[in-house]
Amino acid sequence: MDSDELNRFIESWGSMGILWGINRSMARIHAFLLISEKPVDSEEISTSLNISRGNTSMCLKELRNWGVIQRVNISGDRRDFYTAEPDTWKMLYRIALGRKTREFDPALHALRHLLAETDTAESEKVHERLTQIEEILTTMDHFIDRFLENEEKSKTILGFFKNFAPR
Amino acid sequence: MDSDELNRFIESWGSMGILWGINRSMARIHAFLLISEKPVDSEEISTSLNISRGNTSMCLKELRNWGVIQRVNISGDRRDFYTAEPDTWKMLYRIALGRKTREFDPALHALRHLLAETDTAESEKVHERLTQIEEILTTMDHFIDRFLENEEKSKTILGFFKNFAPR
DNA sequence: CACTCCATTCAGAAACTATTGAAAAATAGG
DNA sequence: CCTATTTTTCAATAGTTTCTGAATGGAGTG
Repeated sequence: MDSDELNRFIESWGSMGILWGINRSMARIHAFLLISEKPVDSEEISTSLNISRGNTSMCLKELRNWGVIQRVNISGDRRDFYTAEPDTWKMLYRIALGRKTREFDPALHALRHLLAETDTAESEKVHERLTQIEEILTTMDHFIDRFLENEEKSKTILGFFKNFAPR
Repeated sequence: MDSDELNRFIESWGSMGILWGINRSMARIHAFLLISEKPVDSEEISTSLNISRGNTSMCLKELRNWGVIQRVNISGDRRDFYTAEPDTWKMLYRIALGRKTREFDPALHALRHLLAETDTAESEKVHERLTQIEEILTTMDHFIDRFLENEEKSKTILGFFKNFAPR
């Protein structure tokens, strides 16, 4: 494995973190764990990625909260070791669930409240526009819910997605 | 239309902006245009939302670049007026396209490079994990591409999404 | 219980992003 | 081509997030 490629992967995973709402250091650490064969300890992470011990510890804690990494014990060793969640699906829906709860849901709620209060007659155009957005967001909402329901369902959805892959 | 509800909508649309990678002011202005019956000028936006003229101007420019708002002329009036893109779908895929290009694509590229360089024998476990992620991201990539292709296709996909709505 | 080793916390520093407001540029009318 | 009005730019500032490293805590060991 070429170390340039490894670094490129770590860094671009770091940038993609924004998409999931995870900061750069967290995402880099996550990438590092993804490409580590064996569980690694915080010292190794810290020196390999040039992130201070303190920050490393905080990021690891956060990543554990997200459920995308696991802490493992190696008998005869006092240190804590970490490894990436082996179930990629589980990892992805934990990330998706977090974003949905924090950002998507409140906006959809506010939009519904607003629609409930809005008089159609008062402004036909605005009402229609908002209704359209509400419809789209609601549909996405159900879609994401299904995705999050459980592993089996998600696998179905992956198959589903695949209908759109180029023949 | 209740003004509390309007504000709640504006503010929560502002928070949801992070999801699209649009900053708070931009998203608030966008929300304001969404709920405005007639085109509004920058003065009105600025005073209604308490955003300086300068910042308002920059946000409007950005929003135009994103293609989610339009500038309109009102004859006999020197000022520029703005209105939200009336086609909600167009609006959504412009936003999605931006994020995909900026964050998703580079990460997928790096992952593929890495996989190409990785020897399966060297680390079975890592290789499998990365392959799994690559597969998922690729599928998502195609899915998003289809979504972005054109309006017709998107409408089909909306119907598709709906299969997952509760009966 | 004293020592060692590692993990965690947290206040301040650094880096980054968003916002302002004054100045400059553009536009239209006379 | 001058004036009035609106838009845009940009340097300075405010605000926010992330990161560091020293201090603190805690767990195992002799």
